[in-house]
Amino acid sequence: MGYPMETRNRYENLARQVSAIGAVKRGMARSLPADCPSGSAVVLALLKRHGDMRMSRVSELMAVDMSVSSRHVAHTVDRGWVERLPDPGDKRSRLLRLTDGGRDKLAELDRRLTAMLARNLAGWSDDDVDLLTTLLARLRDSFGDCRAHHA
Amino acid sequence: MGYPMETRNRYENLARQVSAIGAVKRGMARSLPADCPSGSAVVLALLKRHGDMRMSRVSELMAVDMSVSSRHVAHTVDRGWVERLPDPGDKRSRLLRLTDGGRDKLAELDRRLTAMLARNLAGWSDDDVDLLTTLLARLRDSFGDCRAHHA
DNA sequence: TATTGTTATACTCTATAACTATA
DNA sequence: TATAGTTATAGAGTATAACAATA
Repeated sequence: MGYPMETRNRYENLARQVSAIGAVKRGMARSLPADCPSGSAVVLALLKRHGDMRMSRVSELMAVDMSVSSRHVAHTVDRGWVERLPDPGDKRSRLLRLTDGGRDKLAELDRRLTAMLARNLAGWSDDDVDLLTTLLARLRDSFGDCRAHHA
Repeated sequence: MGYPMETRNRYENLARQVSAIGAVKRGMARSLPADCPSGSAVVLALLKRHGDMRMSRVSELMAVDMSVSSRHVAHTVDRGWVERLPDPGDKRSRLLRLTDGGRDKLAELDRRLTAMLARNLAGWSDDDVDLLTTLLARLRDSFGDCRAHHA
């Protein structure tokens, strides 16, 4: 290809680290209670952060197909953490809202997550944590919605 | 808990970005050819980078259970990308080695990956890519082998 | 006709447990 | 007995396609 070796190595290194971050994700997932898989945890966090929303927005924010978000949301509804309200503007859709039970569950997740990260990030400065967070957000942004490239 | 809100928010933000990086990983996986799932691609890259190794080392480097790495390696062996050589020091084990076909396949993966990242990282400076790579490596290191905490 | 959402199906990745062979 | 590796099984996450209801 027309790319210099230096560039190829740089990209390869980044790809390797992104790929390997799965181990960290699995570590975080282990801090979750047995009745709350990570997909459900993400749904709860999104509703707390962004407020009520429709299914299509959940799938957009999670960057997954709506068939996937639909399953995750169904799990949270089954456990009483989320309720489906009528969408005044569109009868095909419903508004998803965090329940009080959902807020309680989310508080529990937060406690567990904080304790786990405090253990593992002991050697990190606040600035470094923030820097990594910023760069990850930017990376995700640069990739946009990768699913779009396919459709 | 005893953690100030500022810390909890900092950790929560990091966790959200780490969790969301799955979308980037899936985007990278889409650049792979149909006969090479990402697990196989990682195996090939590890053997190229570190040279011949045993199964236990693959599982260690991938930070997964050996039952998992065993399946990934089996896939690459089935396709002729990796061969199993006798381990002179231990008859229970075998040495895994990249074949010429494996190197060819890896070169193809590299071309696809480089092209994909060049498209998506157009706005990034080399230094920022390197910085993110370094921080990700450090994060993974800080978590150590998360599976160890469980056993 | 097009869009919102759900469900059925299939594939990938992972972990646990049971098992074989060797140390 | 303990360790290296494989395989069976099960669970979570995801995508595609077919479908229902509404716009």
